[in-house]
Amino acid sequence: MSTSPKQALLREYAFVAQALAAPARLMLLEQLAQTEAAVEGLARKTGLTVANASQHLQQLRRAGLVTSRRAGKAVIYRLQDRRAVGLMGLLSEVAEANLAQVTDILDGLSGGAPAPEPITRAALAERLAAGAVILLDIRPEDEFAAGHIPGARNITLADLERLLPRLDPETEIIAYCRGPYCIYAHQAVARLRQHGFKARRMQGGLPEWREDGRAVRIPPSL
Amino acid sequence: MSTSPKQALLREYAFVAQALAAPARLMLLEQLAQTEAAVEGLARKTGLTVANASQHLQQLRRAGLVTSRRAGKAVIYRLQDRRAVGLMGLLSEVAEANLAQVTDILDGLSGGAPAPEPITRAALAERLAAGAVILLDIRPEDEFAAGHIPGARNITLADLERLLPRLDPETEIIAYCRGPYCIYAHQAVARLRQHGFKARRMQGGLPEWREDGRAVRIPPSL
DNA sequence: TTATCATTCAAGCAACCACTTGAATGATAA
DNA sequence: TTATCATTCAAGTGGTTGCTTGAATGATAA
Repeated sequence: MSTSPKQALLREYAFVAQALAAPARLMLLEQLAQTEAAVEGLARKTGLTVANASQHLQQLRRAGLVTSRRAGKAVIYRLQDRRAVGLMGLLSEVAEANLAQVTDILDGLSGGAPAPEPITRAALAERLAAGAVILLDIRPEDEFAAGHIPGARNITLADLERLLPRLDPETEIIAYCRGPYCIYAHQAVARLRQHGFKARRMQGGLPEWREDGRAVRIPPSL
Repeated sequence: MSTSPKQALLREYAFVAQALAAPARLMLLEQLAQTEAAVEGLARKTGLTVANASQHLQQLRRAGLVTSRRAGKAVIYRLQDRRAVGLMGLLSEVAEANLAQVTDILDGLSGGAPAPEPITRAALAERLAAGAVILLDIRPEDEFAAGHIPGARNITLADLERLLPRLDPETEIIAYCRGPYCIYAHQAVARLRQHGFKARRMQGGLPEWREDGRAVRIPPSL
């Protein structure tokens, strides 16, 4: 070979980073961190064309972050490496800690009022065991159905207003969604607090909870 | 703004990943993980032209991974975010676990014979406390002088042969270098084992040791 | 001031990337 | 077999990236 082993290694490592270096692929990874899925479904969720999604997914596969298998006519993709969740989380942490743009956007989501610190997953687990908390899963129904934190109630942002009258204003409400790239929980918390509820986000999302080794409820499909 | 907050966030996260997506920048980060340094020194170590290194460093700075300050005529760059070390490590782990090319290259470094599993840093710390191990730092002298594991002996690959007669063949030898992208320790272990010594690598390198919160010796400069 | 040195900037070029479009493949069902 | 459906491939386009070269900046020392 004409290049040194060191250069060859660095090229490979950079190749993995390259796979993470496009918004479209981060979105796909976020979806795949919820549950495995076929190309068409991923394309619909992410707003990409099918051909484009397919190409991005192949790039993720070449980087070793994702695998695929055939199921009839469909090809099902899923995360290949659990570390992908860690990588995605670190990316967002670095960005939030060091890029002013990011803190601006996140502040904007809270609608003026400062958002409270998110609760750690460990602390949430304790509170859940004590029954001292309302847990809301702010994701689309199908993702909730594919797995959620036991005891969570599924509600989309659009339907949140309708739920308000039935929530106890004295009990703390915790919201979570897909993970560090998902803004639903931020928005839900902002709205809940506008209405006087005690609401906070959970740190991370379902993939991080699962990665902790905590229980995930998968309801029987009918 | 014409784009949704979600898209804007993803663009920023992808921007951080983009910063990691070039071999040249990974090399610069590896160097900066050893110790802060000026542009010219970094350019020399990495083999980049000064202008090129400067541009890459600015890109790392825009991504929040690195900061700089002026010191006289020179501009000193250093890691801004400790999580950068974690990101670099995860990248290499994912690559090693999932890319056949990478395992091929690493196997090649061991020169035929299979390399033993590296020792964890925790285990090494115990062994060091017990004095039951020889620790070799396989980095250039200046990097050793900027900080190293207490008790380590500095030896470059080129000088390793000369050291062999003075090493005890019964005591286990542990080698480390810059971190997951550095191949010196791999090569040193391969040579030592060819000569019949009991040698293994330490997992990670000095930056990871430091990140663990373990003691780093910085000898007084003369 | 002027000269020197380290770094950064600006322009230019080849290589690469994301996305689109339309055709090709591969599996299933009629 | 043929028709259908999900996915992948192939080619083309505009925009971006990495590197080079040579000039410009900014700090120091004579």
